[in-house]
Amino acid sequence: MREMPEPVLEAAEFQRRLLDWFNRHGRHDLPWQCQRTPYRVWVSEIMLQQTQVATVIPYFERFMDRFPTLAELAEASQDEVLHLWTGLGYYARGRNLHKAAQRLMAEHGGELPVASLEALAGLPGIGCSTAGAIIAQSTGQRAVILDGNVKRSLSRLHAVEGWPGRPAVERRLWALAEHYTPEERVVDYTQAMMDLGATLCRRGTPECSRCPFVDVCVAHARGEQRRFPEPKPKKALPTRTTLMLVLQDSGGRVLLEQRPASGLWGGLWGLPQFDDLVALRDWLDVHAPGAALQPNWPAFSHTFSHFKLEITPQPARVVGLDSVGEARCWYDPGNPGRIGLAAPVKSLLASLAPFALAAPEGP
DNA sequence: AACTCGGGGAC
DNA sequence: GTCCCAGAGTT
Repeated sequence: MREMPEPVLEAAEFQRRLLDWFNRHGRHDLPWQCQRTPYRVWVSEIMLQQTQVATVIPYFERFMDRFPTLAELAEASQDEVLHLWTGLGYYARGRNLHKAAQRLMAEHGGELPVASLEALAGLPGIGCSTAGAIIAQSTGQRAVILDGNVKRSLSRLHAVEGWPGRPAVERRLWALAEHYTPEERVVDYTQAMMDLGATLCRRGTPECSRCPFVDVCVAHARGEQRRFPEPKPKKALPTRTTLMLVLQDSGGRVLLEQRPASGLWGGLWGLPQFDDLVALRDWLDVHAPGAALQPNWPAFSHTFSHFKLEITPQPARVVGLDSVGEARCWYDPGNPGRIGLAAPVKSLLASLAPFALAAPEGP
């Protein structure tokens, strides 16, 4: 407990101020705040990992429309789950959600174990903070959360030095979060902490004048709100290059391959990728003999958090190739199927959909 | 403790 | 262009 910075307020006073602010200025009409079942809260919390609310909302609506219950999610194919995840990123979340749903049906009677933090956090895709959020939001039982919003607010309030990704810093923030979390009104308290960080104590331009803690905030007193939390130490992004084969048959359909189950774009469908033209030609010799290469299209780049990928689309034509082998399919860009696609692939296919027989300008 | 895993919003 | 977001899993 000596790890905990000095609290700026007693817990009861902190809660009173926060909840009073939340009553007047909090968000009360997010899609997962109605019919607050453990299942809906769970799905929302998974989608909201490292993803902003405005981005999540349409995905959440489509997901709930297609999978209204845990049982229906468990019975679906992974392809269909990933299809609804296309564009949301971090696809392991979708795979883990699906896997957890099947495990819950088989081993937990089709219910989330919301009475146990440990049982919840033992499910794939659910860590400490998400487990706490699910319990707090769906049962009202006391549970502590520490997401990006809470980290930002608490690190400013107490001027906690160091990048929150460092375990030592994260431990101090957990201790503070633990200290302030109440026994009562946990649903509102939890939502209020996230709303405070998302709407007031924002990363770029915090609105300190409207903050219920402006008078006790250490960072504000020093005029250093912007310095907290400390940014992640950065390093140069490596650049990788790849060729993406856009092999079309006489009907304009495009050959897709399903990617390995784990790793980048795991389980999604994509274009065959190659390091260089030699490897691409070798592959064509084996899998699509007689295919005719066309001039490549302009390269474009796609930036990930840890590297930049420069993609050169390499179009080719083939006729009379019906059997394409395991984990491959012919995809009609004008009539998309319900499968998961990597974002740049989806963009590339969309750009050629209306002009299946013409070379597009690029995505 | 460091690395992997996405896409988009905000600036 | 940069930064980072309702983090978790793997090494």
